Amino acid sequence: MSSKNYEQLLVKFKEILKNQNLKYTAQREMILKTLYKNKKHFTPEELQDNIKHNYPKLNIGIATVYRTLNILEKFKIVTSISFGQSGKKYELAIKPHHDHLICDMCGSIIEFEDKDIEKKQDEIATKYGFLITSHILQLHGICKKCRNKLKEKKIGIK
Amino acid sequence: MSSKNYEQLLVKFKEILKNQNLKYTAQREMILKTLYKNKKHFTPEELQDNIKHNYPKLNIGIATVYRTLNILEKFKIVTSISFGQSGKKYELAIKPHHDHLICDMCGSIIEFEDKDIEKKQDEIATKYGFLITSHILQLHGICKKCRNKLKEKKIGIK
DNA sequence: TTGCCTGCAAATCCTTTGCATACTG
DNA sequence: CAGTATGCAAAGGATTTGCAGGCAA
Repeated sequence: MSSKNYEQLLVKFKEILKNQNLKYTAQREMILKTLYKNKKHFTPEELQDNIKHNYPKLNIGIATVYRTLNILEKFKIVTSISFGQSGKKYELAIKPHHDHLICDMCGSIIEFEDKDIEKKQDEIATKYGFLITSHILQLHGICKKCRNKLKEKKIGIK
Repeated sequence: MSSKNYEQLLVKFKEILKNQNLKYTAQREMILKTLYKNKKHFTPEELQDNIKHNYPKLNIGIATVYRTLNILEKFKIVTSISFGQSGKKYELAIKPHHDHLICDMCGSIIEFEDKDIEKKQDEIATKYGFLITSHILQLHGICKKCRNKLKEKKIGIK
């Protein structure tokens, strides 16, 4: 059940905070909860907007969002991807590792994972004596929806 | 012969400029030439420093470097990779497509290419009805040199 | 000569930091 | 209570933009 999963996640977060002499605050919980509930990629600004909208009583500054995301990323509770000029986007790291198809027309992100590619990557690293700690694989292009839109335009429906 | 290749590249660049009603200037040529001669990844600042050093008479501003790189990237003469906070690095796109091993300790970049991975990527795109226009594959970690340095430290040579 | 280019400096964008106050443990 | 965390505003770093003079076509 998903509320159970959230509880587990929260416990983990609290433990990390305790171990690091950091404090458990309402702002930090709302950031974690928002990432959990929405299961999507957020820019820091989007996160702040979302929290301001859903919890108007909780005053939350952008600096706090950045500070909290940095903690969450450091302890691998979230991961980030960055592309183009548009800064970083964050998501919860509770999903198994996966890569991204990114539509350059509408900005939508599709996730996928592929064991064969991962295996190949390890082979390449070994060849160069390189120790991989993480990887980024982004396939850029145009998603199905946008391709259809383009087709419609070309056919010229009146 | 490599000077011939550079000539070809230059002709291509001039053609693009002409077609776009852009002008051929000394600054633009030096940027292209520097990228060509050094065959490595440059940040805009490194490019500017390199040009200032090698052509001290040519006053070149950082804005011009950025503007020129944006043109070159738009017309696929250069490609960029971005990682971490540290901004973008640019290289000429005349090499066959390749991916990058990036050392997070020393920042060095190793290039590689792998046909099997590329094939897999196409399969994934097909599955999602996605049209790939480009991709980014970065393997992050620690390079051989840095791993050796770490080992020395641990052994504790006096 | 026209209009794009340039360097410079100012302006932006995104992210981090300093500070006084507020809150957690 | 001590020590963090917070919001705010200021500071930073990277990139872009506005402008007046300079240069390519």
